[in-house]
Amino acid sequence: MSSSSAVPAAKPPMRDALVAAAFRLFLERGYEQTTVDDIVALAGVGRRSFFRYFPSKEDVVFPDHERCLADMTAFLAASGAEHEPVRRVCDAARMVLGMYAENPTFSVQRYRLTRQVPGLRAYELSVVWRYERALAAYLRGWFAGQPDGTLRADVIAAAVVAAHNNALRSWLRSDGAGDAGAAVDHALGCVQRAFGRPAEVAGRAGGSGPAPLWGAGRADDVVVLVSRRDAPVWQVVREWEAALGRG
Amino acid sequence: MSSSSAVPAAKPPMRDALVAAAFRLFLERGYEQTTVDDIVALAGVGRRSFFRYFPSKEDVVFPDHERCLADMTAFLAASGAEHEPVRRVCDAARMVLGMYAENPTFSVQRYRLTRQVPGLRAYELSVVWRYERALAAYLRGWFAGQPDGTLRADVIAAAVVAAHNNALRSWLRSDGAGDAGAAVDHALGCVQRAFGRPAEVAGRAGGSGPAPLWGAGRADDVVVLVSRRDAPVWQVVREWEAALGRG
DNA sequence: GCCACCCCTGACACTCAGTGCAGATGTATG
DNA sequence: CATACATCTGCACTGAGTGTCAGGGGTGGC
Repeated sequence: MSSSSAVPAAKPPMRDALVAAAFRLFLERGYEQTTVDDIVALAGVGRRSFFRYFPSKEDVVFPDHERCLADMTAFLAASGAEHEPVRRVCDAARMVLGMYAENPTFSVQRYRLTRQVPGLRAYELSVVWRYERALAAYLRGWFAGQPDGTLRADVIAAAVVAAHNNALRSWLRSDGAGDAGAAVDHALGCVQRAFGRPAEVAGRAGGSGPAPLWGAGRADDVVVLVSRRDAPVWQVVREWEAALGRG
Repeated sequence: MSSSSAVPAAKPPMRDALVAAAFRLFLERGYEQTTVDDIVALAGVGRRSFFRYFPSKEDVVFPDHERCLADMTAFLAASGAEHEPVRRVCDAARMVLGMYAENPTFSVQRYRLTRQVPGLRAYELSVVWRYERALAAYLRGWFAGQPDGTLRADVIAAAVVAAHNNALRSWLRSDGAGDAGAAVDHALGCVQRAFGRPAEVAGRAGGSGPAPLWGAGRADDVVVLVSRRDAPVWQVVREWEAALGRG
C-alpha cells in the first residue's frame, strides 16, 4: 500500500514539485514577476500539467486549504447534540490553526506573500470566507427556529474567524515565534465568553425587558441577572431565586 | 459650473454609459459570457477607454464602492472623542446600507450577479474586507493601550459587518421589499447591545468573578448583575443597591 | 484668425492566465 | 503482443489587462 490503491489523497510527487518550484521563484523574484511558464520550466514539466493540479496560479500558494476545509466541514458534520455549539466552532477554528502550525516556515513565507500581493489577498479572503460560511452553516442549523437565529449564527461565525485571524496574524508577523496555540486559545476564549452558552439569564424583572442580550453569558458557577433599573428590590430577589431553581 | 472646475467627482457620461451597457449585457447573457469588447461595442467607445475608467472587468459591477468607502473613512476620521465607538461604527455601517438603498433595483440586480459568479463574489469579499479594515482601524485607535484592544477591535468590526450583511442580504433576497433600514437597525442593535459600552456591571458579589465579559452590556435603563451562584441573597441585594447608586 | 498646447480618446501590439483538443507515453490486463 | 486506460505534453485559441503612439477637439495666447 505504498502508493497505489484508490485513495484520492495519494499525493503525486509532481504536485509537490510544482509547489516547491513556485515558492522558490515567488520568494526570489516575487509573485507577479513569476509566470506559470517559469514555474513549469523549473519543475521540468509541461505547462498543461500545472493547471491539472491547480485550477489557477493563486491556488499553488494555498496547496492544502481544500483538504483543510473538507476536514473542518467533516468535523462539524460529525458533531452531536451533546456539543456546545460555540465551543464547537471554536474548536473547528483551532483545527485550522493546526494546519498553519504544522510547518511554520511555510506559513510565514506565504503570509509575507499574501500581505504584499493584492491578488493573493483577495484569494485568501475567498478561502477564509468559505471557512466562515461553514461555521455559520453549522451554527444556523443549531439556532434554527429561534428568533434572530441566522443573524446570531453569522455574527458568531464572523467573530470566531476574526479572533482566530487576529491571533494567527500576530503569530505570523512574529515569524512563527511563540506559542500560536496559546494565542488562539486566548482570543477564542474571549469570544466564547462573549457568545457562549445562551445566558442562564435570570429573567427580566419589572415587566417587559429589553431585547434579549446575546452577550449575557454564563461561566460555570456564575449567574447573570438582567433587570430594569426601576424594578423594586423584592421583584429582583424573586427573579434571582427563581433563576437558581429555588423559587 | 456645469461641467468644468477641478472637481474630481464630475462624472463623465462615458463612465455611466459603460456601466449601463455592461449591466444590460450581464443581465441578458450573463457576466462570463460577456466580454469587455462586447461592452465597449455596445457603448460605442474604444476598448482602451473601458480600462481607463475601470481597472478591471469586475469593477464595473461596483461602480461607486470606491466613493462609498472614502465617505465611510471620512465619517470615521471626523469622529470626536464624544462619540461612543461601537455606536459610531454601527452608524458607519448604516451609511453603507444607505448606498445600497439609494437604488434598490440596481442593488438587487448586482446581488443576483454576485451570487452566481464566483469571481464577482471574490471581488465583493475584497471590497467588504476593506470596509471591515476601516472599521477595525478606527476601533483599534480607540481601544489602543487596553488589554486585547486590537483583538476586541477586530472582533467587533467583524461582528458589525456580519450583522450588516445579514440584514442587507435578506433584504436583497426579497427583491428590495420591506424596510432595509429597519432590518439593519435591528441587526446592528443586537451587536451594539452585545458589545456596546463596557457594561454597567453591578460588580461581582461573592468573591472573584469570572474573566471580564465583553458582552455584559447595558441598554439604557437596564442593569446587569453578575454574581456567583452560591452568593447569599443579602449580598446580592447589597450589590444590586450599590449598582443603582443608592447603596 | 491662427498657432501651440494639452487632455481625452482610439487603435494596434503585446504579455500572460486559462481552456480545449489531439497525440504521445507509460502501465496493467487479456 | 495487443488492448484499454490514465497521465503527460504540445499547440492553438480566447480573453483580460497594459504600454505606446497617433489623431482630434477643446483652450489660451498672439
